[in-house]
Amino acid sequence: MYCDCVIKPTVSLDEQVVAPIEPMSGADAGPATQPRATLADVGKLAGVSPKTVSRVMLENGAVSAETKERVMAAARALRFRPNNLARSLRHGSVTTTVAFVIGDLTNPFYFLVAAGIERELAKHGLMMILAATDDDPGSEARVVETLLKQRVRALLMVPIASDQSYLEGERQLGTPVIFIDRPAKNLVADSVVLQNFEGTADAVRALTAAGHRRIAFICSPAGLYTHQQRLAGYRQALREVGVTDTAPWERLEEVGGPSAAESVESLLAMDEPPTAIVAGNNKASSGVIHALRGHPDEIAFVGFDDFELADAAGISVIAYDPAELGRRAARLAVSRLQDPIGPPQHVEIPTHLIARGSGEIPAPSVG
Amino acid sequence: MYCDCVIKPTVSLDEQVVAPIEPMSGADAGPATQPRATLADVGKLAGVSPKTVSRVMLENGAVSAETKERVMAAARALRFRPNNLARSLRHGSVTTTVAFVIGDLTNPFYFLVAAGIERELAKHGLMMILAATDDDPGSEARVVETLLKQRVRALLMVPIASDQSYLEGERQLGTPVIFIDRPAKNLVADSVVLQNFEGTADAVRALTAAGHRRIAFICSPAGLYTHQQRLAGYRQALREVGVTDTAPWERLEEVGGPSAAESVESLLAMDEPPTAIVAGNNKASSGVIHALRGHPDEIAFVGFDDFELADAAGISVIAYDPAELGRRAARLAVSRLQDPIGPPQHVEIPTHLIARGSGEIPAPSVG
DNA sequence: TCGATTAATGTCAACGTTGACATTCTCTCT
DNA sequence: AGAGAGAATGTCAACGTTGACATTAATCGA
Repeated sequence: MYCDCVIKPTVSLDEQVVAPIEPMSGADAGPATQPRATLADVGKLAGVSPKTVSRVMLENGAVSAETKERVMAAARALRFRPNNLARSLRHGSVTTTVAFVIGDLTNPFYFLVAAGIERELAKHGLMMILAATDDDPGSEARVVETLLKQRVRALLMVPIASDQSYLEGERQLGTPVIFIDRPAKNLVADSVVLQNFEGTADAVRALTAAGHRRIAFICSPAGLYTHQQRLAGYRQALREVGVTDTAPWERLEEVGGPSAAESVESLLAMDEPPTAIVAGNNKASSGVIHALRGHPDEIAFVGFDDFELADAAGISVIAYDPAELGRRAARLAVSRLQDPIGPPQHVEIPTHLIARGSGEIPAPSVG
Repeated sequence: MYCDCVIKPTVSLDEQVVAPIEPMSGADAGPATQPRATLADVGKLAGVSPKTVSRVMLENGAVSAETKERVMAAARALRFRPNNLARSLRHGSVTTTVAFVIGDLTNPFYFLVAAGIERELAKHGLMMILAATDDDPGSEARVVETLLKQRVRALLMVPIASDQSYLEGERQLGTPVIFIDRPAKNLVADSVVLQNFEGTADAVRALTAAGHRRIAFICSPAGLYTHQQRLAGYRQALREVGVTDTAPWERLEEVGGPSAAESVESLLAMDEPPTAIVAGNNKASSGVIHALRGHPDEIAFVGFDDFELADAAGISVIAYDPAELGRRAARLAVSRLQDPIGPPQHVEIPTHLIARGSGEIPAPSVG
């Protein structure tokens, strides 16, 4: 996930200390930028009123062909470009931008979600503002506030703070707020999440069908909504085959606690070690795979979330399309813009098991 | 790069055909959204003029403690949120948004660049709008135009079209335009690129130092500025040891032509096959690695661009920090905002060789 | 031929904010 | 006590655009 490059301190650009730009101060924007041509400027040059120029630009009202030609020539000459800020303001501050708020921008998962959002929004003439909270729950509300001041048309976000009730007012004002990957806390709102429960349950069911009963679940770290759902799916599938006490096989790690690899060691050291392991997230998968290197073909394994080279390594996973998460969220936002009423929607993106071998290792037959 | 998931057609949200939203039409925005409180509304409630409320919000002008309290209470009661559109308009349409235009949003490389940009911009109170052209050169100018209508403060872009002269006017108007990864064509502008030439040259120098002389260069596809630079670096390093005719070892593939793997086969089938191979991009690396599987430890290999698991596979690469590309571009944009004058800057982000084994295979000693 | 329709254009105000400037009032200093 | 300084607040206009409405001229149907 991180680049291990060590960048040489060679720089071609002077390491100048750049003073922070005060939003909107205008005064410290350095040397004045050239003034841009306005409708009035174009109109003056073409010998018509600003309103007529506006008509030409919007291609609505009636304008004679000759006037139109003259106006367009003037606009070209002055390099006129309509000012969408003024447009938006005139129309009650209705913009064409939608915000997507993420915790960690360097997580490729969110990037794919963002890609899905961007494409879907583009279909409707909307643009995406990408904002990050750097995984700092405290900054979430601040970042969101800044975006709302920009009058973003809708808000898509992966919640990171422990409370989103501060968005209640905005929602009532009619701004679509869509939560991605995890539902909001203390707020009734739309959300688009994965089939976490079903995905994990299906994986475990495949394992139980292959005879496994001692199946472990490792999540590192665990705590997010997604992890809880996946854990619940794991428990449910085991309950279906009569295994009710899953506690001994659960390894829900906290930040700073034992690693996934260490958990595997402790599991294998049990009197009756598990015959299969399910990982609740990518990081756990990575740890398990490393730890299982010394035990090839002994323990079945399925991870949640596909990863590069999982194919080559023959690792079975519960997979899904991250971009679909974004697409659906964006689509939901758009439909809310057109029709704000109606109960909160809760969309689930399908997950499915990809069998590549590691999850198909049968349980050792009990002699 | 692509998820191979097959998404089940299960949907929880009705597949409604969503009519495209006409930018700013306002009329089709569906049911009217609640009107938002303005400075005037707050002022009325607090018994002061809008201007005084403005003073409280901006924390500039002098306001008595008692009035301030009253105003803040009123603002809270009305859920007032300053309108940045109006602010920007008032200040000559100076916004706090910067655009980053990419061709392919799903390319993780650009995502890391975007992450670098976002972080750097955030330091200066600027937000990032992410826009994609879907690798369609024809749409580049259109996308840029839309962004400029939004009055983005600066424009960062990975050029994809064959001509960027259409930005000349905007540059003269004072908008910083920074090109990333590749310089602009037909336009004098700032750019932030990798040390493509030096990076490849260093890699080849390491190989020649290890005795290699028959070194191949594969790029798939080849054509971009970056590829040309890398090819030039390769040639230069070989020239330094007296090898001037590199043509037989160069495999610059076109889209639809032979794959990198096929090129490797053809190279190995030569009378005097190469003893080392350098890949000019990620895709070529992938092909070479596959093709070399049958020839372990025979041919030295170095790829341009690090990739996941290259470490585990012992592949030597020319690496760099993609986020740094974004950071420097953003920093350059910010410095341009403060001081627009000065000649175009051309920043080069350092690359460096990471030795992991594949590139350190010595040349077979000529008996 | 005349009122009625339509085309082509213009005028005005308002979207929400804030800089420039004006006003009022209270101190402070001599 | 009067002049001057400063604090606290207000008025006005403008940023660029466009909807609502007004105006004028040209076209049409009976």
